Amino acid sequence: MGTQQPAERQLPSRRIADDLRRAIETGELAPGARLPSERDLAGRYGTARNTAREAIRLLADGGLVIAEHGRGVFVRRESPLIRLGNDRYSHKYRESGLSPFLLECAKQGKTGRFEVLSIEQIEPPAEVARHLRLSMSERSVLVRENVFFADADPVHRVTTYIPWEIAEDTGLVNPEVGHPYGIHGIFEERGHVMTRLRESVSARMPKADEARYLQLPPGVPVLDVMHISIDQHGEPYELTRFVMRADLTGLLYDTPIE
Amino acid sequence: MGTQQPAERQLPSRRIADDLRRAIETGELAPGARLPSERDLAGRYGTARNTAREAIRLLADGGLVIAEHGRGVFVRRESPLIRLGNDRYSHKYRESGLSPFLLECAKQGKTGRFEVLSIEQIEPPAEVARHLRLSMSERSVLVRENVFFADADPVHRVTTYIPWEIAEDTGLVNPEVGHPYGIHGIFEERGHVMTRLRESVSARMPKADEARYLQLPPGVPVLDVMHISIDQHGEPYELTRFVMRADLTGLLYDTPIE
DNA sequence: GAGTGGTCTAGACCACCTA
DNA sequence: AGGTGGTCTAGACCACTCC
Repeated sequence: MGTQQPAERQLPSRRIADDLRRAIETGELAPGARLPSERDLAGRYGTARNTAREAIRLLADGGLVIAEHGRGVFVRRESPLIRLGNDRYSHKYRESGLSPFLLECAKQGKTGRFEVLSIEQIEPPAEVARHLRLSMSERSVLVRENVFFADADPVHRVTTYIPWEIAEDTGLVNPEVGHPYGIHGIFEERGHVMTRLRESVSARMPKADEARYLQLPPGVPVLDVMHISIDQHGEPYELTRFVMRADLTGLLYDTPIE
Repeated sequence: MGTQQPAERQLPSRRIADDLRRAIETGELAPGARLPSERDLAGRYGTARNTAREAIRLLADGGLVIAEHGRGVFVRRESPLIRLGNDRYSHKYRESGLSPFLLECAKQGKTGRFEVLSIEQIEPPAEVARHLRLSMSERSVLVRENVFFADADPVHRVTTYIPWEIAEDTGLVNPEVGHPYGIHGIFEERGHVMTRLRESVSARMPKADEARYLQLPPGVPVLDVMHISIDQHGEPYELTRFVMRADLTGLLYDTPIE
């Protein structure tokens, strides 16, 4: 009839995926809705089940849907992100007595909590030593490994490196940091006031152990943030690596141009 | 013999994937090396080809390897990231005559370049209007859509929204912004000097069209950055959305604590 | 043309969830 | 028990690359 030339022969798996994607984008399949089962789709489109399965995989890879074993495949709900802002370290929140993460959670109506996985004294990786400007003779750091939760969800895996010279004889070696303002209160008592922060941000797919710790569904990347605290003398005194699940958390920077 | 109890019955696909992952991590399979073919793996492990294929998919999803049609599957090489720092807007680089992106590329020994995809006058999305504090009567913006390249690779898809009131009668409506310091030089002539920036950062898997523009291999997430420029009066005057491929680029913030 | 990855078929069994 | 996703088999044809 018209000038329209179908020409574009679609792969069956792409066709099914596109149809589903359209249904999701138009709202026909609302967030949380269940998709037709793989067997159902295969029947409707006259394909093998594996082909319908491949279609769903295409959507799951993009994070659009999430499969739950024995239950079905569901359109993913968007959770509002918890945004960690550079503001979280601001001295004006000092009196709140909350550590930066708990502060951000509270601001955003979530209940924050953290679990200490381990606390060790080790020789730091070369990269950490370089950023903390540790000389060969001072290569000893306290490492605290935490998982941060927002409500029930684990959202960050957090590794903090503190030069041993600063950490020794403080509460930092104990799991319970009973200090208002969290560990930063302790740093201040030791004479290090945070006056700058330097954070480098990357994104990538999680490693196997990160996926476990963070209970990450497939198709969700992580933000990988290396945070360095700089004191009033321009000296770095603490380095923290955040691995954050990107479907629940983000970052926010509000800074002057110098 | 010993106390070792295999007990853990491994799925064949996981076993193949784990073996390959180990070979990659130990360096036995160096970056750039070719993996055994799917048919080869299937033969060695006595599985169907689809099972070997599934194993490779597990690695590709994590971004560890990259399949090339007709050639083979290769261990991904790590490219050093180009880090966009907040520093890139610093006035001290003004004389260089380079726009922020070209500046960062130059700093890192890459050749930067950009292509203009489109320039239009439109009514902005509600979110953009809100962040630019546009009243109902001023809801008109100039939108410039660009792709940034570092050497040969497209690395950022960049969408800039400028209130029409600021953009009209400037070089901004032309594809060639022949102004030193790029578009920010033009903003300064119109009386807007960047004194703060606000950037919110998320990571996610790319949408289909983003994957096309950025020629993204599967398993590579994007950084999604919303940048807002704030002038000397505290007024936002420009909003740019960066969609950055996360395997080649990252961010860097160095800011004072207030 | 030979070898590679990309896709598909038509079955099968398992693990998990709901009832 | 019946339905769901998770995995696997043993084939097949196609599209792409290299020689």
